[in-house]
Amino acid sequence: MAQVIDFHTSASAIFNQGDEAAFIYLLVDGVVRTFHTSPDGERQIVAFHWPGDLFGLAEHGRHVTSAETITSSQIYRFPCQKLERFLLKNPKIEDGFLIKAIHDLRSAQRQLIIMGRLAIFRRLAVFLLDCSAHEHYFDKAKRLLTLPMSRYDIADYLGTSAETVTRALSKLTADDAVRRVSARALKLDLDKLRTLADFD
Amino acid sequence: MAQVIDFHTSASAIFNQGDEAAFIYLLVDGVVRTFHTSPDGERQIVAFHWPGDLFGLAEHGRHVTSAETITSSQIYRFPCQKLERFLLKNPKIEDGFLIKAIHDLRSAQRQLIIMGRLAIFRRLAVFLLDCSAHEHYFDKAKRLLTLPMSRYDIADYLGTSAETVTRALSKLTADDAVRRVSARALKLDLDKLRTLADFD
DNA sequence: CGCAGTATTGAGACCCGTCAATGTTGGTGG
DNA sequence: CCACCAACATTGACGGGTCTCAATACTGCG
Repeated sequence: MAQVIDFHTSASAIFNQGDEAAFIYLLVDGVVRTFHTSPDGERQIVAFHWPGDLFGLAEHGRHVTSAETITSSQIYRFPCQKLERFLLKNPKIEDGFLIKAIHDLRSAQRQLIIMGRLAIFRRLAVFLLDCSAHEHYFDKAKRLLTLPMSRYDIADYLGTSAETVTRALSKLTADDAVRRVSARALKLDLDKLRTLADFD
Repeated sequence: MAQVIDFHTSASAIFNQGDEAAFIYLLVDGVVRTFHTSPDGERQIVAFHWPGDLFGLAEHGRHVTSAETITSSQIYRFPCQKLERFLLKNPKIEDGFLIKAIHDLRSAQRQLIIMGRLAIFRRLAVFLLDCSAHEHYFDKAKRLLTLPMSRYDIADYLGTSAETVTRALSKLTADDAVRRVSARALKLDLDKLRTLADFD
């Protein structure tokens, strides 16, 4: 029922804003961004997806966002109609989708709280903590985070500019919450970050 | 199965952030705000709920937001456990909840796009258009919107301050997109607002 | 009538977006 | 293996939008 797709390059389009939604996607390996593009060309990244994440839930049968790989990725996709029939015969499974939808809803609402009220350096602290939850990109022993995405991606996710992300990172460094090993490799002090991020 | 609750005063608490989620709520009449409060006291309104809206979906059995009436309101509430048992026996109905969750998810993501990328006066234009979708508060013939919420509520929803909301409203007025009949009564030029708001 | 909550307006400071210049990095081909 | 190049990242300077504080209206209700 599922098809496997491999993307060996980054910035590959998975689906585009406005497309008819024919599939639901399960990310097996890699990192994906889903984003919205305004008529004036502004890009807002709505979510980053990590291994194990399901994405591509549509509205009225159409995608409201585009999705692209950030790293090389392996993805399963399931045809929507077949999935729907399958779900109707196995209503129990739909629970999973309800749970998933509710989980995504929480993520979006949480992001709203963050974007609405927090100074940029605190948004960045939250973001780094979120990234550190993904084993494959965070070495717990060394407390070393390897960012798969660029400053521009982070900026378009946090609702700011790449320059401001860099400056916010400088501030976190000054506060000893982060040490810059390289641009994409950061040593984190989780406790300090949590203190800075704290919003609930 | 459902209980009916009437709130005759505004700013009445329906449930609080951190509460165990015992009910799901259906707003029959009135307007409700759900919001998150940070340790530093900052308030982010996550959504306004209008007649017909379902709200109070919880995470891990607890409410992540508080809910309060904005106007006097009539609300139905359904005990969660009973609801759950009921849904399991009538899986078809759960579709409704999945649809609802997905709809809320879209609202939150849409709000994210707005908060991330739009200047305040454009956020306000989007907000006024959203309000004008609710018949009970918008007289289509007269194009007259009656806002049930304060500038502070709008500010905490759009991620800004009450003063800035007022100033953004002045700008919309200068652009002839809005005419201020009174503080809470606005005559809208929907076409001009849509031009200003346009983001997809 | 008076009060409390709400709304508006002004002034100053500061954060952050933009533009521009420079530094860094990883990949490619000679 | 190295030179080169194109992204990416960082830093600085500047201007504008918005937050905060403060003062002043406005409004509905007891």
